[in-house]
Amino acid sequence: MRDQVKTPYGGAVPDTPDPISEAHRQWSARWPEHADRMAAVTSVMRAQQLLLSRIEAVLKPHGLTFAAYEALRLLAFTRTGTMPMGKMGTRLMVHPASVTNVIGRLERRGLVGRAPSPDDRRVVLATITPAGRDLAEEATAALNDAAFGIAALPAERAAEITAALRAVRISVGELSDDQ
Amino acid sequence: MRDQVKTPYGGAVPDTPDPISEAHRQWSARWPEHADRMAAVTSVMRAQQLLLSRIEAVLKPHGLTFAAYEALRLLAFTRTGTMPMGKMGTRLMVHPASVTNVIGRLERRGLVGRAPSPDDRRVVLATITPAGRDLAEEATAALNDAAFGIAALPAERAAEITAALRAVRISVGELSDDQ
DNA sequence: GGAAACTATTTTAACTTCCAAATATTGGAT
DNA sequence: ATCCAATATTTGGAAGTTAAAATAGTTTCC
Repeated sequence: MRDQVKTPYGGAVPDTPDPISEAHRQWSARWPEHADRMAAVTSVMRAQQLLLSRIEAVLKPHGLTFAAYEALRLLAFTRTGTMPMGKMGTRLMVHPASVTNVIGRLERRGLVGRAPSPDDRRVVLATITPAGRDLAEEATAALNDAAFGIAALPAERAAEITAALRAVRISVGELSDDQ
Repeated sequence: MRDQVKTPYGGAVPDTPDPISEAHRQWSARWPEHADRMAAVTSVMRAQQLLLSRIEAVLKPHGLTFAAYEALRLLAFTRTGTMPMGKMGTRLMVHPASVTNVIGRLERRGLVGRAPSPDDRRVVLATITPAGRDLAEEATAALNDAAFGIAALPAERAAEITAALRAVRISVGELSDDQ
């Protein structure tokens, strides 16, 4: 038996040839002026689902979810291995409660430590442990080896995606036009 | 005070100019051959988060989450307004358990009915009610009015995104090259 | 110095997702 | 006829998300 990847559900296969083209066609029939945006949004949703499921499949053997990996990597990338919880939320662009949550789980596994800041006692500092660093290293290598689930996608195509989606981030106001 | 949109959390604003460019730079320093794919994946994740939060904000006044809306719309688009649970899962590309869940909630609100299939008693058929149809109609109009949260994005840019992401779906094997 | 306003984090509660296991039912092979 | 494998759905549990409220600590400004 080949090493058949256990696809998490993102791997579900639709029953029509291309559900997105099909949806676009249906939408065009009634609201032609919105069909392209609808298709773009649907494409993003589907791509995210596919990519996330592949990435989680790579991380799973290391005992990490994507959210956990991101938190760990963020800490591993800082010089001191320490960062205030709040700042982690901003960097990762997630809700503060989610940070509390992930760090809690990482802490229980001894991958991260937690301590009040000496400067401002409202602040809690998360610190990566040596074990956490090792795991982050390991997981990052795995993701690189797997080329983030899109080994078959040429780098130029990847760059096109980043460029095309920058337009979304601009239109939504996350980015200004000139970055 | 300006009418400051109450952004759901997807609206969180990062503290660096462009986190994705920055991550790309960091990655390039160590694993140059993977930086473009990493950035593409991160872009998709972030775009999804932004779009989902905008769409959910539009749907919220109608009492629907995106998942619920999709299920309702799927039923509304069929001729008979009826579909087996399993097929809904395939079409929506979500886990069967998620279908059970969403339909359960829609059922409790009287937007959908549920009945065992006369042909195969393993099968459960979900059927949209008149109230469900009305709501689907209403919500769809709202999404169109809001241009799916990307009114500011020109239709051509939207089409580029769909095209660029098709490459992902092909590379992952969801689509063959010629569709 | 103290009240009021603001900031950082956590808790709680409601949802959503997925996986894995349990339950039914069907249909094919002996 | 019956057993077994496949199929359809549900249940239970872990993880993640958000909004809103609670807690604690800092700052600002009279």
